[in-house]
Amino acid sequence: MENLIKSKILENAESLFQTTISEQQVQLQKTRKDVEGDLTLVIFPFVKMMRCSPLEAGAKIGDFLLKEIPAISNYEVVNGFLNLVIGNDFWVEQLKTINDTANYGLVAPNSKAAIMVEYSSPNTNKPLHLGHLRNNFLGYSVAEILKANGHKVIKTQIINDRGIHICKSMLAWQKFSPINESGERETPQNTGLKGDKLVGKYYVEFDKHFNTEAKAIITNWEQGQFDAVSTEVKDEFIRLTEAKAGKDEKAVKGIDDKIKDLAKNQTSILKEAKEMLVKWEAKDPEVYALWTTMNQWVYDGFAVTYKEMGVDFDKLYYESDTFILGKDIVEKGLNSGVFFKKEDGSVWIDLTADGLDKKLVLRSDGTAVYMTQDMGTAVERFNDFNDLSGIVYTVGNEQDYHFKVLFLILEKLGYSWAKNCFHLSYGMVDLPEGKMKSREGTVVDADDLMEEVVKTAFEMTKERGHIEGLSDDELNALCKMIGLGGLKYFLLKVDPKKRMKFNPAESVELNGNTAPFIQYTHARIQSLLAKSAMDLSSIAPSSINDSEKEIIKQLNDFPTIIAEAGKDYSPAVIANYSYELVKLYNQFYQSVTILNESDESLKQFRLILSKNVATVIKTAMRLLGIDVPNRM
RNA sequence: GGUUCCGUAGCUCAGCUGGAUAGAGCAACUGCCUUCUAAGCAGUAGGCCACAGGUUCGAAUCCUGUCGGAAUCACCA
Repeated sequence: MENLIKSKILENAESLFQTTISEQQVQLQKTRKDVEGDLTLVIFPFVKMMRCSPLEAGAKIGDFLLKEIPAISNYEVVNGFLNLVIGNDFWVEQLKTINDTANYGLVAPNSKAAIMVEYSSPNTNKPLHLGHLRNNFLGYSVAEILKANGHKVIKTQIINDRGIHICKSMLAWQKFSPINESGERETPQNTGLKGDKLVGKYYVEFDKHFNTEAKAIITNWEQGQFDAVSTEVKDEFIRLTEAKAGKDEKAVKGIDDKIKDLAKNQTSILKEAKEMLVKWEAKDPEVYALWTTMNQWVYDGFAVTYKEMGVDFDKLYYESDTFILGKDIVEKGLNSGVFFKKEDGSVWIDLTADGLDKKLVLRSDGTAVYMTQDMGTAVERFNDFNDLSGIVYTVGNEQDYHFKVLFLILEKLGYSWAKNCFHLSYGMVDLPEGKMKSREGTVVDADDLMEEVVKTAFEMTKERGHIEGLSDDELNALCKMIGLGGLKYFLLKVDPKKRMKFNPAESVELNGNTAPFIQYTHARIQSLLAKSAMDLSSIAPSSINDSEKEIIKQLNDFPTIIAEAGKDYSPAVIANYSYELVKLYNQFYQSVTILNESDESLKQFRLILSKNVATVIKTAMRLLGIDVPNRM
C-alpha cells in the first residue's frame, strides 16, 4: 500500500506540484494511535512548491489519492499531516493473504548468501556465566533471524582451549588436588562435579596461591629484600613506589596494581605455569595428556549447559589448531607492503592514517599474537566454506577496537569479503550491585541461574497454571519452557549494543513485557481454537472493529520486522514487536466475545485472526530461541 | 591523556534513516472473573529526553561544546 501511494504521487508530481519530486520527499508513516487514520503523509515538503497552506495542500493531495486508490476510503488533514483511512475490505484481504501464506514472514531458506555466525567462544578454564548467556542467546537468535531472512547460516564457535589460562588450571590440579584412597586425584567421576566446574575450581585455586605468593613478594620488597630479583625489577619497584607520593587515591591504586603485576611475574607458580605452556607447545606427552583429559571434562560440562540453553553449533574451531595460522598472511602482507618489520624482527601495521594506532601483528620472536590468529582463522573459514560471504562475530564490546583493527587489516590485505565481516558487539551485563567480579564472587553461574528460573517457573505454575491432567514430564517441559523463555526474553529484549542491568527478581517476572506473558497469550489462543472445532476457511466478516484492524496491521508488519531485525542484527526488534502484537491481541480478546459470537462470519473471522496471531507469536519466539506452550 | 560508546518516568527499557501532545513494563493507587485461561484488561499518578549552543518550517533524534558513566589504547588472551 505504501508503495502504491508513493508511486501514484511520484507519477503525478507534475500535475500536483508543477514539478518533479524525489522519492525521499514522499514521507509515509503510520498514523498516530490517537487520531483517525491508518497511514499518514507528511505534507510539509510540498507546501512551498504548491504555494498554499498546509491544509489546502493536504486536501488537494487527499482528494487525488481518494480518487486514484479505491482502498483509501477517507482522509483528514491535521497540522500538516494527511491522515489516510484505508477501508476495512483492504485489511480483511491482508488477513486472507497472511492466512494463505505458508511460513508467513520468512524468506525462502538458503535463497541468500551464506553467513557464518560465531558466538559463545568460551575459555576452557572456567564455567559459563551470565555474560555467556547473553552472548549465546544473542548469537543463536541472530543466526535464526538471518535464516529467516533467507540466508544460509553456519553457526560456529572458536574454543579457547590453549594458552596460559588452561595451564593454570592444569597446574593447580596437579599440585593441589587431594588424592583419594584409590590413589586418584579429583575427577568429575569421583567427585560428581560437572567437568567445567571442577576445572574452574582449580583455576580459582591457582589464583589464590598466585595472589598469596605475590603478596609475600611485595612484603619482602617493602622490607628491602630483593633476593633473586633482577635489578630491572628492583628499580621498577622503587620507581613505582616513589611515584605514589602525593598522588590521589585512584592514581595510587593504579600504581599498586602495577606493582602487583610486577610481583606476580616473579612468582614461582606463574613460572611453573609458563614452563607448562612451553612444554605444551613442544607437545610434551605428559602435559598433552593432562590437557586433553581436562579439556574433555570441560567440553562434557559445556555440552550439558549448551543443551539446557537450547543452542547448538554447526562447526567448531579450536584455538589449539588455529593459533598457528596467520603467519603466512603476515609474510604476504610484508611482501605487499601492508606490514612493516622493526629492527627487532617484530611485525607491525601502521593505521595512524585511519585514525587508529600502530598495531603488532607478529612478535619479535616470531610467535603469533591474538591478531595474527584472528586473521588466519578468518581466511581459513573462507577456505573451509567456499560459498561464505561474511562472518558475524558475537563478541563483547570491550573488543570493539580489536575488531575495528582486524577488519581494516583484512581489507588492506585485499580480502574482498572483509567488508562483510561484522562485529556483533554487545554490552556487558551488570548486576544490581554493579559489575560482576570473579574476585568478589559475584559472578552469576549459567547453570545455577537456569536451574533457578525453572524452579521459580515451577512454583508459579503450580500456583496459577492450568495444569490439570498434565503428566510430570509435560509439567517439567512446560516449566522449563516458561523459566528459560523468560530468561532468554529478558536478555534479548534489550538492544544488544547497550549495556544492561540484570535483576534476578525481574528476570523471573511473569507480567508485563516478558516471555511468559507472550507464551500465555499463545496458550489462550490454542485453547480457543481447540474449543472452536470448526472449519476455518472462509474469511468474510460482516464488519470489523478497530481492535481487529490494529491486529491485522501489526501482523502485516511482520515481514518488515524480520528484515529490520536482520539488518540490525537485533533480536530486540523481534521481542518488542511480539510484545506489541500480544498487547493488541489481549485488548481485543478482552473486549469482544469470540466463541459465543452469534454472527457466524464474525466468529470465524475472529478465530482466524486469533490463529494467525498465534502462528506469528510462535514464529517470532522461535527466532528468539523461545518455545511456546499450548496450555499453561 | 587519545579514541569509541552510553546518559529518556523512582527502577528496567522502547522510540533515534528529523515530524503531531515523548511511550511501555515494574513499583504505587482505583476498578473489572455467573461469559472463551485474571500469567489478563481498563484507569490514575509519574518527564527541563544530562546540560548549553547550532542546523531546520520542525530536534529526544543531526552537528559542536560541557558535565557524568563505561570500555579500550600490551611483544596479554
